[in-house]
Amino acid sequence: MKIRNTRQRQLILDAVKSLHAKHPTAEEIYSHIESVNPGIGRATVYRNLSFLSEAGHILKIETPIPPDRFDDTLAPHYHMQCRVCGEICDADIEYMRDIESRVKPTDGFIIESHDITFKGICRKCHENIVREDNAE
Amino acid sequence: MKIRNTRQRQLILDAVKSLHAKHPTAEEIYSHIESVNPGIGRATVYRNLSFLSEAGHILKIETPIPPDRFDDTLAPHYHMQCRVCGEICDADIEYMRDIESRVKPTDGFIIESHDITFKGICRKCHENIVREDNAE
DNA sequence: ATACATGCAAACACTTTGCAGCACA
DNA sequence: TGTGCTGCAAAGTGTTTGCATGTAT
Repeated sequence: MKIRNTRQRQLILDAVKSLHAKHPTAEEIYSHIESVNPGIGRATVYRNLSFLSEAGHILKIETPIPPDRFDDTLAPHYHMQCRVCGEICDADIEYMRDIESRVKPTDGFIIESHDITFKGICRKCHENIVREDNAE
Repeated sequence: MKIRNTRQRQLILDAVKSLHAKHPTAEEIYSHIESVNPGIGRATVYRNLSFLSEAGHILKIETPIPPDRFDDTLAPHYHMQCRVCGEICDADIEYMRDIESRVKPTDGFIIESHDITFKGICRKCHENIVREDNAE
């Protein structure tokens, strides 16, 4: 199993990096590439996103509201997700290295990692709701 | 909008309560009811699970690995999910009431709640992996 | 009586897979 | 020059929706 550096794989890694702030979905990555590079297949994007996250080159973020999103920031950190639009952004809070060891052993479950997701509403969606309420 | 107490709605709430320890998926709730009460529709189960969780009678747990699961424990608490079988169980750790206020304000995002998911491997799946490794 | 709820099937959103041809090492 | 990778389409999984009918109040 010799790994190859295909043009597509590189394009996908570049796209995740350049869409960094967006925490892009697979579809966003696909259409970002497709606009400049028509002909790439969606399956190739999905396959490579899995490959790259399993290889530790990018991070797959499994959020409460699908679809999954991808991040090129490898340092562990937490996210906030808007319950209206589903957009996510980084949460400005220190990473809790000790929290896993504070869980009391249960049924032989071995903890390997943890995620914290703050749920709420982003400024844009909040403004829209206020606007709609005033319109009534 | 007058809410009705249908037989199906009651069956679904009862099923969530009786499958409590399993943290059942919609499909598990459906087949639990269907085995005793053939004819119930899947859509009815999905619709009522949404309804009941929005009304605050049950809790919808959005886990990293789908499908969603449901819980009749209303007190906020955290979960552990096995990366192999996807089963979830409660994490024995105190609920952190102050954590949301420790996130520094970012872009006007309003935090309303938070979730912590511990990811790892359950005893059963861990034993299976050890067994497979020995078989090689 | 009436309008909310149901059951069915189809649609939907997201992701994975099978396969023939392609291209990187 | 072989085999890992691609693009396409189809299938798979989980959930929602449209609609005619049923039923709780």
